[in-house]
Amino acid sequence: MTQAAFFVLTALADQPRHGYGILREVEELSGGAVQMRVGTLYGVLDRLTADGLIVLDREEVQQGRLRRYYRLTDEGTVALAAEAERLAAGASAAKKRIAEGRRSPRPAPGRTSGTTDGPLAGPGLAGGLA
Amino acid sequence: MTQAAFFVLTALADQPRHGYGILREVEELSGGAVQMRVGTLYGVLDRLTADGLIVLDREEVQQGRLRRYYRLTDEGTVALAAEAERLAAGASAAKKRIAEGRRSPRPAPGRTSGTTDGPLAGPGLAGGLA
DNA sequence: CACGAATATATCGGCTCCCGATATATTCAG
DNA sequence: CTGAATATATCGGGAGCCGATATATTCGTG
Repeated sequence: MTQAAFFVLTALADQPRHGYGILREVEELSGGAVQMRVGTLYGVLDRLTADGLIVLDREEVQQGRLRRYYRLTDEGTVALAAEAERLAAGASAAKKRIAEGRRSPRPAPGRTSGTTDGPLAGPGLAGGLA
Repeated sequence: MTQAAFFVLTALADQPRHGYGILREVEELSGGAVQMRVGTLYGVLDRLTADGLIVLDREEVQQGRLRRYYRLTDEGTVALAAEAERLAAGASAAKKRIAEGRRSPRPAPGRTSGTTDGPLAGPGLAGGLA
């Protein structure tokens, strides 16, 4: 799941939106940090549709302008939730490790020479994203 | 910041590691979910070095095998922390929206209440791996 | 009325980046 | 000796994002 796809799914999570509306919504929900381009959007839309994560909900013509609304499928909602979990877990792991690195910038002070096999990658790190 | 770069920085956040060690560490810290390939690693390493987010810490020869250790720079630590915040915020926003969409699958069109729910940086992420 | 900005769709070339395959070399287990 | 693990690195293919471009209507400004 690419970042652009994630944001499109997020923008569609609460209600169906049309392409241009997705662009504005992504910018808004990210606080202006993410500015997806039109050239990116339609590729993502096609890919997500092909993957069955979104579908064309309806087409409206408002004031002469075509609006093509997309919405999440059940599969898309599940995929978005799973991706959100992965991102949260990754972010949590990174924060935890930054804190660990600050606590001991240099592991095992005092035995820098002659050490054959330090306990690198020891226990305690496995699956620790609780 | 690409996903691969994020995981490399995360693997290096607590202590310096060499390439192959990063590969194993990324797999371990993600609970086996992320399996970065060697072909990906070295490109990321070069890019992160060029960007000043990591540096070559030292080179060791252990049992005839060269080990090239990399470590985070201060800039790299800052960038990783910032990226972790972004990911957590995005994940939080997605979860919130999924809940909203389930509560009212077709809400009233238009947001007459003024959209006071600000951008990201919502509640702290739980980061649970269900 | 003319003009630019905003709305709204879509396409294309270029560039970055990830993956699979491949290559080299040593150590250890069978 | 053979295979697996460790450890480095490169290359080609393909996926995906961005900037530019195109078309068309509405609205505000001059």
